[in-house]
Amino acid sequence: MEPPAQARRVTIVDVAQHAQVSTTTVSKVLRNAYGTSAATREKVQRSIAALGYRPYAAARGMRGRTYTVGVMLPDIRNPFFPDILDGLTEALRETDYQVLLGPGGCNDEPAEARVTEAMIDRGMDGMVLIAPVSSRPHLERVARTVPTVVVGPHGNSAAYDTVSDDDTLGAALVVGHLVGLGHRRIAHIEHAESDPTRLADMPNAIRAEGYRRAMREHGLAEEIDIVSTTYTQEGGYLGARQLLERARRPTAVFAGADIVALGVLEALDEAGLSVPGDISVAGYDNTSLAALRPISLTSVDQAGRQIGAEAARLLLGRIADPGRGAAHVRLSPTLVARRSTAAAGG
Amino acid sequence: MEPPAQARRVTIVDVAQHAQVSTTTVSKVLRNAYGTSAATREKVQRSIAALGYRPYAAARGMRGRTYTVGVMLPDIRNPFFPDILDGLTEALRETDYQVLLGPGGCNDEPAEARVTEAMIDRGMDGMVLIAPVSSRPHLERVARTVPTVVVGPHGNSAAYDTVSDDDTLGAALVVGHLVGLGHRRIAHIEHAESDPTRLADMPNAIRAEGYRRAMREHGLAEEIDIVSTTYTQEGGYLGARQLLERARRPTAVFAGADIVALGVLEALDEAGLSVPGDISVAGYDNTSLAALRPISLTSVDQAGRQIGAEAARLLLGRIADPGRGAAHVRLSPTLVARRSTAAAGG
DNA sequence: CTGAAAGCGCTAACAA
DNA sequence: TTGTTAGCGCTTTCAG
Repeated sequence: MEPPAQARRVTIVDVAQHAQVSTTTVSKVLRNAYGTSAATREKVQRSIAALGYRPYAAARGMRGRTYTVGVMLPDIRNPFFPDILDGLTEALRETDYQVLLGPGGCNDEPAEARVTEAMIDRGMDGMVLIAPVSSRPHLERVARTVPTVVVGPHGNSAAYDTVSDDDTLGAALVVGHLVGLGHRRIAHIEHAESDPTRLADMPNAIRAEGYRRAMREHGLAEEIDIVSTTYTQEGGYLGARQLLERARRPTAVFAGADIVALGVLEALDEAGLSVPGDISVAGYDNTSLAALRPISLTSVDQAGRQIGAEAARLLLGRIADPGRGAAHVRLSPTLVARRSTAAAGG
Repeated sequence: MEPPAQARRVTIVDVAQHAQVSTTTVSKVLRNAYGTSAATREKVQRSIAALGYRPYAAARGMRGRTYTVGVMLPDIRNPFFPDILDGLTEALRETDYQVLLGPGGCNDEPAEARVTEAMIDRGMDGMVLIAPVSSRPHLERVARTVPTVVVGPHGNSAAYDTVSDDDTLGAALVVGHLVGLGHRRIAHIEHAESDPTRLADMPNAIRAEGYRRAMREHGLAEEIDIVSTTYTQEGGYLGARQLLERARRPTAVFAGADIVALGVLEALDEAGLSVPGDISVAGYDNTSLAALRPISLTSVDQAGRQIGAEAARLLLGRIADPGRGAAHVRLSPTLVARRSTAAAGG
């Protein structure tokens, strides 16, 4: 009457015995490898089902693949990431690959490095790095070790594929929208990047540059007004406070991210200003937040699912042929106008 | 001038050679195992650093541990989970364990099973299942295979530890708060559970029962009014629409989750009703959403970080001693009153 | 088309 | 305290 202890795991050997074949054959069936007859294949599959066998990924990883792809996501709170993940997991659902997520810190480079290292140590067959803040050399080192796709505009590296959204266009969409509503004093809140080596690569810098360019193209070079804080709710709050102290207040604020826009809304509310009556506010990312009734934020939609699906496609290709040239896919965002923006001076 | 190909991974053998010791010794140093002199230990550590050696988790997993704990989270969009994760990762930061997340579907039992299986296959040393919807037998099967902690009120199983919040108390806090504000017609929106086998275990059922009990205790048994939808924004929206059609409209709505409350707010807004002027609304979970100015939702705080930290503590204990008795920790929630609730009839 | 055997990197008896 | 050795479960040459 002992408790049945930790039941020993069913192994490939058990399956081989049960099916009266060699372990090699079982292995081949598992991997749909070339060189097994239909009859054998079926026999083995029956044994697998009968015994409830499941391949042990760690053991597979010692020789071949782990059938696992690691996804590093820097900030689990950012509501833009789930969409990417959905696209990713859906695209991988029909494959043998399993997605595991690594929680990177928020804008925390050491934390990111820990996660990528941990994933390499755990034999990931491929990795997707979502909006990493790590330096380019680090990314390339990772990519040289394991097939890698970076989501976000991280330059035309030959070591990894990238999927990104055209943030220059996105910024132009916002500015165009606001100009169309009659706004001229349109301010922008950006995320300040301290590390100059990667400055030009980051979405925030690109959005800010897109804002500048669009303002110039609309003949509003004089009105360019950028506040540098951070892509957080607090950053938005503090940025808005700065803007409200201006002698000439902006009539519209383009926040570099939805979460920033929320902070802006908070500051405006506190100052007794109404949106969009007194000031129009636009965000970026079209997160689920933006769609909420009481917020109803005009934003830029990055088509996260599509980004994720594209990343999955690229990664599978790269796993199949690690040596192939790098692909850099750029998707176009769309503007989603909501109630937080309205005609100027209204 | 060949490209340096995939540089071979540095192994324990390389370290042993470099340090002029056996692989056993290196292995011992890695695991801080008993039986190495300080001098040897230091020598080995220098070699490890010099060669940039990192243990290969898959290989470790074949014999001992992978130093990986798997966290299954059912719905990455639920803003309550990041807090739990924070508590969890922080508690594990100083250990050798790495956290990897498995994306379960939303209320999708097969998806959950896939993730737990995948984690077992990948040799996780322990697992934390956050608010699983899987059946009790499945959970016990998992727990029998690998040390497991379940976050959520999933009964007093002897096979796994649980950390949960006292939802009965939480519901009572909300009802008490509303009654204190003079409300009597207090309705509740719950998540309908179809599977009867786990009905009593789920938080939604407990919250609903807590609501019922609290109403009775306040002498409001007659006013008990429960709408069954789902714990989603849409569920809240639809639930509120039903409530608005009542002959005697409730003056307060207790939504079983913040996300549900958002749907309620949307429906009320659409109906031209003001909050809290016409109707008070309370949620549950005190997610970051609730704190947002334009929402400012009264809610119940579950102390997610604390839950996560507790789960980590229990899991480490269970990994160290898988046979030890199951612990069931219950934490007390607190009420966070915000602007979405106010005196009745005001 | 199938199987025997070597070995991936590491840990855990057991000896020395 | 240290080293030798035998695997963990699987994939992969290489013969049959």
